[in-house]
Amino acid sequence: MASTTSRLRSRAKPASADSGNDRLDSHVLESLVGYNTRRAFLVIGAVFAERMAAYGLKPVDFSVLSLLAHNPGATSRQLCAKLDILPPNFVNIVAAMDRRGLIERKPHPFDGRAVGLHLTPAGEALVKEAERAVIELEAEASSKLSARERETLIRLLQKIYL
Amino acid sequence: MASTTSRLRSRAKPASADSGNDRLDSHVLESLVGYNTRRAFLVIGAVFAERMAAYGLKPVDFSVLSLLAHNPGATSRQLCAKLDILPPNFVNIVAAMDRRGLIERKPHPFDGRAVGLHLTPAGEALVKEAERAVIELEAEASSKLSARERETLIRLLQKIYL
DNA sequence: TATTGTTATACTCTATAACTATA
DNA sequence: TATAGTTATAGAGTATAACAATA
Repeated sequence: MASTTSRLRSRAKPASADSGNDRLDSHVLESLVGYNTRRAFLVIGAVFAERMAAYGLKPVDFSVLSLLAHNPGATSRQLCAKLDILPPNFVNIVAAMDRRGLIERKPHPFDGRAVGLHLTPAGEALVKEAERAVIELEAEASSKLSARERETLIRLLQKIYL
Repeated sequence: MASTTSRLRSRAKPASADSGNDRLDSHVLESLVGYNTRRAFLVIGAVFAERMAAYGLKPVDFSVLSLLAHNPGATSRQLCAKLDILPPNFVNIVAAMDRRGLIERKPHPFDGRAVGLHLTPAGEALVKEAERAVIELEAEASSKLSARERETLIRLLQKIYL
């Protein structure tokens, strides 16, 4: 999701034979939860990428850090299950945050195969800032919704995936 | 999104030192529109992939076909703008559906650079079936929502991206 | 000079198979 | 025999630069 942001809403001059850029009838698509959910996610994802680049965090990085902040010692297996990430794809994510000094791996208390993941002090500090930034960015991205509408939206989305 | 489906809800026997697979505290993530939107999309996307494989249609293919059904002669440029697809990435999508005999390219009435995209009779037939299938699959994927809740959900999502 | 469609390309994301060490 | 973590790798998805034909 590199520069998705720059592609949104390009209101240029009505050049040539483009008989109405977005004057296409899309009533079927717009009646679908899947289509609308994806479109909304793309917008929020673009705002996220734009704002969180300052912290060097992609959505998955933020999710892992936030989860570790509230579940110290969680294992890769647990985080993968929670976030629907395949273990092989999780290895580099953890390794990168380890190299950045945000997390560290400690032996699991009673399972020699597993590794407990913990935030370092630097990780703790970053996740505090990051959570504030995300909450702020979310408020802006959903600024057309009232507080009550936003709660309703989240509740309805959770009825689909929970 | 190949076999995302198979990874959902794997209720196996509680094996070893996994002290609670999904017993992780994720209250911060679950309070975010971005996180919930993505999770809901993943579920619906998995159902879509599972059901629409029979028609050989991915979400983007269906979107293009549905758009062409209601906007015959639309150009690649218009479809790219509507669906937020980059033109280079659209070339193969159109070419594949052309090879399948679902669409055909006709010269644009008054712009020699552009190409009008049209459904073939086979494309028309497929999109009719596909739209029925998607509407059915959507109803099941959002079966925990009442008709009114589903409308509300779509309305709120559109307030974010429209 | 700008736009449509295109090629080539690269980077990210997601997926499977198979290995190791532990259980 | 099964699980946690890992390696290697392949396939989508998504991005940019640059070109030809047309406006």
